[in-house]
Amino acid sequence: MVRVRFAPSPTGYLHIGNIRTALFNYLFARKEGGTFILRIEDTDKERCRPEYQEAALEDLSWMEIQWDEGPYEQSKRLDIYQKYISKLIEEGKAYPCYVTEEEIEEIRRIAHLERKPPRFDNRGRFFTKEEIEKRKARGIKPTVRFKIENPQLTMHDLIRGEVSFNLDEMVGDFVIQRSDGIPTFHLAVCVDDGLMEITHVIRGEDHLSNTPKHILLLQAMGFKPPQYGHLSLIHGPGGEPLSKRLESVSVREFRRRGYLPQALANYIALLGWAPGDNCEIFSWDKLQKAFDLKQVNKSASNYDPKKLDWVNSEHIKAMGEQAYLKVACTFLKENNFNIDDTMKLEKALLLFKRDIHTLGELVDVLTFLEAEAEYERKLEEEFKKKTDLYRILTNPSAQRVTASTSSTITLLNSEGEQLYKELVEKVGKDTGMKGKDIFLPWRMSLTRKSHGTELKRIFEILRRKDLQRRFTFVSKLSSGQL
RNA sequence: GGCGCUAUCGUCUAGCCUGGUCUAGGACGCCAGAUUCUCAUUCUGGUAGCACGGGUUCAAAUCCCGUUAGCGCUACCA
Repeated sequence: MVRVRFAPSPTGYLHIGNIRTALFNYLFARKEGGTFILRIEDTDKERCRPEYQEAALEDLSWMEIQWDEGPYEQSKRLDIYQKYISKLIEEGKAYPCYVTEEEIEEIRRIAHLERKPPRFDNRGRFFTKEEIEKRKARGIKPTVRFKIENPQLTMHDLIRGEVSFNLDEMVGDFVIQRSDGIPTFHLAVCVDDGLMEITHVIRGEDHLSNTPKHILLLQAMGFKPPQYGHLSLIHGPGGEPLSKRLESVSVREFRRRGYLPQALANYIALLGWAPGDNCEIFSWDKLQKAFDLKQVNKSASNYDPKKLDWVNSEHIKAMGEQAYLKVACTFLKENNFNIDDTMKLEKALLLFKRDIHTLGELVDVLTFLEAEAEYERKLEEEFKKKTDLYRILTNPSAQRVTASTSSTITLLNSEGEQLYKELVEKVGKDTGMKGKDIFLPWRMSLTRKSHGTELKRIFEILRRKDLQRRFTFVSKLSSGQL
């Protein structure tokens, strides 16, 4: 029975690196019919914050990564860890160490000067009773260190294959309980993985060097070590470590910018994994079926925002109309974009469905739907700032076009595409202009932008009276009548 | 510095285990063309890569060694 866990530390928001670890664990569990456990590693009181923990649960839920067990919080399991620490000491596998931080600092300093590895020399293991008493008297609070007795170790990593370590060259006896009595990450992880009967630990490569410590600890406590699989790390677009740009790659940020959870999952899965059949777009369902941990490669990969955009656009296109409408409306609402006329809004939303990469683009592209008063206010503002909009619309030929359009439209009864066609023809004849000489002023009048969707589409959404009001307003404004 | 991991188009990757079928396949991007009032979309075409150096072999992207580079760890952080 497969049991895996995702164990974030709530010291910040979940980012694409974290969520990929969560995703791979989750997909692996689903694939194997196993259990996916959520555990919060919050033993570091200084850096962990409850709001980050809350955010992590929220982000996971948004991603539809559902945990079957937990969340377990390590901060609430301190007494359990304590038992194991005591037992290790009793069995002589660990010992209270009265070496101070200053002394360790010194060891490091000297090692650095001698250009040697800054390895702890385990001196605390050999202190005499007198020495210990002396140090106790000085008020030194001990840490507890685990004795490394068997430094040679080879393990089989699920995605990296054989990896061997010689702990002698790496570290000395390491701390499993801090002087404040709180267990370290290493101890808590091993106790929990043991007790929770974790069978596969899938985590970031940054833990690879910790793994020998964990195996030794687990064995010392009488647990059978799980299988380990270390995922390569994700880097930023320029290959720099992700830690340098955490703000821009948090799950929340992607959500805020209008990415779909299934698209994010799809894209992230593609970082280090490929199905082998050249398929790139996966529904959530298909992803769960296709994913295979054995196909995950071991090299680090760079996060590419452009490809994410593409994947997201493909997911938007693939969505059913109703589902799309629902997420788009929710997204707009969350972003304080309110339009009373839902008929109009839905029509417009559907029209842009195939054009956009992210839901965030909707906010920008839908400005022409604003209520007339608001639209006019913003247009006037831009006029005062003498932007490109002002320059284009106050051009004499543009003035003629908007004036002609404004008066022509009152004579027509049609709506939508028909109105558009008639207007193109009549205004063309009236002003002697065609092509972009007409369309650019129109576009500017109707959307305040020089680029955008086909004007015909806008005519299909806006009613004649709205169009008329807009053209009349622009015509008056640009000719100084307002 | 020590130890560990990694190395195929700009980016994500397939191929590597089980050498030949790889003059290295796909995707994103980019460039060009088509469509179009513009942008986006869509379609077509193009661009570009086995890090370097040694082996092994009739034959190496594929196996071995070394070098280089990047990353990780080297905490009483996780």
